[in-house]
This record gives sequence, C-alpha cells and structure tokens, in this order.
Amino acid sequence: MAIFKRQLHKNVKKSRVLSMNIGLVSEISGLPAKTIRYYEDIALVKPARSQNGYRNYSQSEADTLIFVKRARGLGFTIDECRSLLSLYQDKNRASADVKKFALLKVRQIETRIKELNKLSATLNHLAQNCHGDNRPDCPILNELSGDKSADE
Amino acid sequence: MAIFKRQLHKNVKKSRVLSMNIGLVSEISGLPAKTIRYYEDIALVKPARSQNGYRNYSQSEADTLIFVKRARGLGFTIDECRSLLSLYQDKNRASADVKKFALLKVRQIETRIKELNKLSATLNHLAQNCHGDNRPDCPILNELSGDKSADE
DNA sequence: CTTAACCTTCCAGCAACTGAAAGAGCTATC
DNA sequence: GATAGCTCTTTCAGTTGCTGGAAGGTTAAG
Repeated sequence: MAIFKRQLHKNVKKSRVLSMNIGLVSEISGLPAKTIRYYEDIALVKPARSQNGYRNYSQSEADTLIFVKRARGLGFTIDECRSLLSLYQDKNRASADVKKFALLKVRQIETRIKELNKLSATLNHLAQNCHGDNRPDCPILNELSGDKSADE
Repeated sequence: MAIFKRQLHKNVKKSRVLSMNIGLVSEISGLPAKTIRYYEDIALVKPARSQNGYRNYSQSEADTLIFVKRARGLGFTIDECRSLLSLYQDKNRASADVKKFALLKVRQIETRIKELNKLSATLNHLAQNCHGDNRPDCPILNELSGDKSADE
C-alpha cells in the first residue's frame, strides 16, 4: 500500500484506484478542493473518511463530481444538478424528463440572451452618440440622469 | 401627484425644501425601501435624518437613486455605478471616460452573450438527439457523464 | 383611543463559492 | 530522527446585491 501513496498524485490518473484524496480528485475533476468541500457541505457528494480524517473519494464519487462540473458548465444550478444526478442514477428514468429539463434551460438561456442583447444595443447606441472628448456634456450620463432631451 | 399629498402638506409648512421619507423615494424611484436602506449601508446615498430618526431624502439624493436604478438596469455593478456617479458629479469630467466605460461594458456583455449562445447550442443539440421516450438511454446524461460515444 | 400604515434596527439567508487562519499529517531528504 | 515543505483538516468570514422577517417606535385617521 505504501508504494502507491505518492504515485497516486504523480502517475495514476485514470486507473481504478480504490480511493482518492481531495487533491487528486480536484486534479482529475478540475474542481478546486474548496469547491469539493463545499459540495460535501451541501450534501452533494459525501465521501468516506480515512483514519486520519482525510476525505476518501471512490471512483464513482469522482465521476459524480465530474458530472457536476460539466452540468454547472452548461449553466445548470446546483439544484438542477441534483435533479440531473437523480435522473442519471435512476435506472428507470425517462429520457423524456431530461429532454424537457434541457429544453426548459435552453429557453431560459435564450431569454437571458435577449435581455443582454437589448442592454448591449442600448449602451452601444448611447456610446455612439457620445462625442468622447473633454466637453462636459455626455449622452450616457444624461440618459442615466433622466434628461430626456439627451437622446434622439 | 396624489403621492405627494401627504408629504407636501407636511413639509411645505416647515420648509421650502422638499424632503422625502423612504416610502416616497421608493415609490418615485421604483427601488424597494429595503434596497434603498441597503444603499445607505454601502454608503451610496446617505440621507439626513429627521428628529424621529426617519430618513430624509433631498431631491438630489432621490435623483441619485434614480440614476443608480437606471445604471443597474443597464447591467452596471454597484461599483461601476459609484464610478459613473463620480463622473456624473464631476463638473470637469471627460465624456471620453464615460464612453470608454460604456464600451468596455458592451464588450463584456457581448462576451457573456457568446458564452450563453454556445451553451444554448450545446444543450439544444443534445436535446435534439435525445429520443425523449422512456428508454433509459439519454444522450444528455451520457454527455454529462463523459461518455464520448454518446454524441456523434 | 385604537388601528393601520408608516418607519426603525438587527438578524438571517439566498447562490455558489473563495480566502485566510491555525493546526495536524505526511513524505523526502539530510 | 529532525526538519522543510507539502497536503490535509476545520472554522470563520467575505463576496454580490439584495430580500425577508421579527420586534418595536411614530404618525395619521376615524
């Protein structure tokens, strides 16, 4: 056993190792150790502990963390990740549920994109009308201060 | 103008300067009273107090709050609002500064839009490839779990 | 005088982490 | 076996921008 102790960190990335310390899991999942501990706090992934108190992650727990990392990267909230995970772990799940979930998320993202597009257009318009020299008059500030004669 | 009735009655008798309680400022600015108090906590707008301890907003303080409301609506952070306000209140400000600020914000918003577009496309693609029936296989979950054979 | 609508402060919590402090454990090297 | 230099532990606090609620004081109206 002692042989593997340091090799875990250096070499063994993909082999089926019995258990992993948080540092290794952090490395292979790409999640900061802080975040992984936080995920334990919120009961997302609760690893066993070694005698010395160190967290001890199984391969499947590491996989779960990687799953969460991907789902978060796709814009799912932690709670949504929980739902996805339970669907993932449910052998009798309906993929229809997951599809519905994903499409709802798509609609939410698209709404947000529309809002941001409006913001960007408004700001850009204001900036274009701003002469950008040292004269004190500025359409952007005028607009913000509610001076209606500033724009258009 | 019904809003002002009570306040006018009360304040005009005492002084020519119109000052407002938080409820009135909330109404005319559209910001919740909670938010306005929070803005005092973070030293954005610190009103005087009446003898009874009530907050007493001047017209210009109310204007500042309206300014902040608009700027927040345009996606500026509180700290950015602070900068905008100091530019606004600086008689010698260069509108170039404001323009630069706004254009930077536009770029940030556009970056965010691009990210969201990618997310939306990925999710949408996965959903389209999901048959959406009760079979347990689901490309979305397969993708999240890192199964490369799932997609394409 | 009572009641309702104001106003006040303080405490707590949301999401999803991140930083820092203080201490214990482990490993490599001398 | 001492020591340097990692990794690991817990706990508290902070981030951003608010929002909710409790407990209580003030004011206006009927």
